[in-house]
Amino acid sequence: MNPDMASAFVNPRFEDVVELFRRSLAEGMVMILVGECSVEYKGRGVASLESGSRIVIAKPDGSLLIHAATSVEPVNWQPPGSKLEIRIEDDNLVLSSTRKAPYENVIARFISLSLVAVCKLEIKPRFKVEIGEEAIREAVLAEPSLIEDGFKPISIEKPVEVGFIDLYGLDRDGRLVIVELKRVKADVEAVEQLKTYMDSLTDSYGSVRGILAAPSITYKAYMKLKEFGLEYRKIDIAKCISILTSRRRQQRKLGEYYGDKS
Amino acid sequence: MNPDMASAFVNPRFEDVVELFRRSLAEGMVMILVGECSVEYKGRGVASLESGSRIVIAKPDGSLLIHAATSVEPVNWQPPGSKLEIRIEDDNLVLSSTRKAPYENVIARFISLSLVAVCKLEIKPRFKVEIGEEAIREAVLAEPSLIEDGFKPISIEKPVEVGFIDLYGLDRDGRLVIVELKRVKADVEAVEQLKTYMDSLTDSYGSVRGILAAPSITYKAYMKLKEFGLEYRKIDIAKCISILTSRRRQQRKLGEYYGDKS
DNA sequence: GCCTAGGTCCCGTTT
DNA sequence: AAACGGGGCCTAGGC
Repeated sequence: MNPDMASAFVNPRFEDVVELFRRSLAEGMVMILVGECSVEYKGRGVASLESGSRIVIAKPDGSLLIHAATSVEPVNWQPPGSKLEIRIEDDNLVLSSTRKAPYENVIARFISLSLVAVCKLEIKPRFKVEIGEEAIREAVLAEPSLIEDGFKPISIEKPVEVGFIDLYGLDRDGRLVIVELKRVKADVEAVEQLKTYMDSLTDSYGSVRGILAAPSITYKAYMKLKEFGLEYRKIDIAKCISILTSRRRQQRKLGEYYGDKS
Repeated sequence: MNPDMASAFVNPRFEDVVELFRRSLAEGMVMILVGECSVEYKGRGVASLESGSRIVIAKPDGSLLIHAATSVEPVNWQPPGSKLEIRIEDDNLVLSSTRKAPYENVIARFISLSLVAVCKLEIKPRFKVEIGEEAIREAVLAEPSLIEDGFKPISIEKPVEVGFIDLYGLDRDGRLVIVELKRVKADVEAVEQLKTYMDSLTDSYGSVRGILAAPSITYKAYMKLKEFGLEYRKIDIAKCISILTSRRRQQRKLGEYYGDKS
C-alpha cells in the first residue's frame, strides 16, 4: 500500500496494531482506532468512562481525541505535546498518553477493535479567514458612525490596570467614550467588564461615557447596564462584514497596484 | 462485511462514498473521511479554509467534525442536530451540513479521498465520574477543616441578589464566612466574584469574612484579594478526591446494606 | 513559563 | 427557547 496514502484494517489483531503504531506514528502519521474501550483520566481532574464503542484519534503533534457516537466534544482527550504508548496488557490493547507540567494521563483500554487506520496529513497550516471580534473592531474603526455619529476613535486596546479596553475615543462633544465590543449577544459579564474599565478610568479622567456595542443584549444585562448609567448600542454584524469585505477588496486592489504580494 | 462492524475503503470512488453514505448514515452509523478538502463556513461567523488534508467525521446525531493534523480542536465543525448532505459536484465530493436556528452551514469540498470508513457506535450513554466544583464542595462539607479548623458549613448555594454563593458557614468565633470554591487556579475574576458576594452581604450582615479556596491562585488575583481584605486558602485536590472516594465507598456499603440499587 | 482574552467556544441545567 | 455557569475548557498572543 502506498505509504503516503492511507491504510485501513478491519478487525485487526492487537499485535498488528502495535506494529502499525511503531511504523506509522513515528512517521508523523495519524492513527484512527474504532472499538470498545474503557477510559481513565487523571490530571487536572479525574474521569472514568465505562467500556463503550468509541473512536480514538492520535495525531502526530501528540493530541489524543476520544469520541463517542454523539457530540462535537470528545468524551476524553489529551493536549498536544503528550506522549503516546501502545501495548498489550491482559489481552487488551492499551493506549496510554501522558504529558507533564501539568501532569496528565489518559489510558484507553480496548477489549475489541473493529477498525484501525493510519494516514498521512500534511502539517503545514493552510490559509484561514475568519470574522471575529477583531474584525468588528476593524469595521468600527473604518466606519465609526457604527457607534454613533461624530464618534472619533482614538486608539484600540488601551491597557488599563484591569485589562484591555476594546476601543475608545471621543464623542461629538469631546467627551471620552469607552466602548466594549461583543460579537454575540452581550450578557451580564460584558456589562461588568465595561463597568470595571469605567471605574478604573473615572478616578483619573472624571466624566466618561461607557458604551456596550453588541448585536443584542440579554434582559438582565440591559437592566444592569442602565443601573450603572452605561449605554447600549446595537451593532449590525452583517453591515460590519460588508464594510470589511469592500474595504479588503480595495486593499487588495491597492496591493496589486503597488505590486504588494505579502 | 458484517454490517454491525466497520467497513473501510482506501482510495474510494466518490460515487461509492455517496452510496455508502446513503446506506450507512441512515442506519445511525458514523462516517469517517480522510482526504484533501477545502472548507467554507457561514453562520455565527465566517471562515474559509484553503484545501488541505483533513479528517472529517460525521456522527449520527448530526455533529460534523473537521480535523487537521494538529490540535485537539477541530478546524471546523457543525453542532449536533445539523443535517448532512453529500453529492458530487464538478468532480468534487461535496459535504454540506446545515442547521437552522441559528442558521449555520459548513461545506467541505474534497478534491481527493484516501480513505472512507463507516462504523456503528452504540449511542447509549455510559457511566461517567468526574471531580468538579460540585465534588470539591462535597469534600469540604464532609471535611470542613479543609477550609480551616473550626469551620462549620451552614448551607450551600445561598442565593444572593447577584448570584449563588458556593459555600458559607461560621468560623470558630461565630463570624459569618463566605467561601468561593475553585477547582483550578483562581484568577482575578474569581476574586471579583467573591468581592461581589461580600458587598451584597455586608450591607445586611455587617462584618463578614471572605475566603477564596482553590488549589492555587494567580499573582494578580492574590494582590487583588489582599487589596479587598479577603483571604486565600489552598485546597489540596488529591485530598478532596481521597475524602470523596472513601466517603462514596461507605455510602455504597450503606446502600448495599439497605438493598439500595439506585 | 505564566497570564489574558476570545471562541461558530460546547454543553448541561434552569428559567 | 433563552439564559447562565462551568470546563481537564482549547488556543493564540504577550511578556
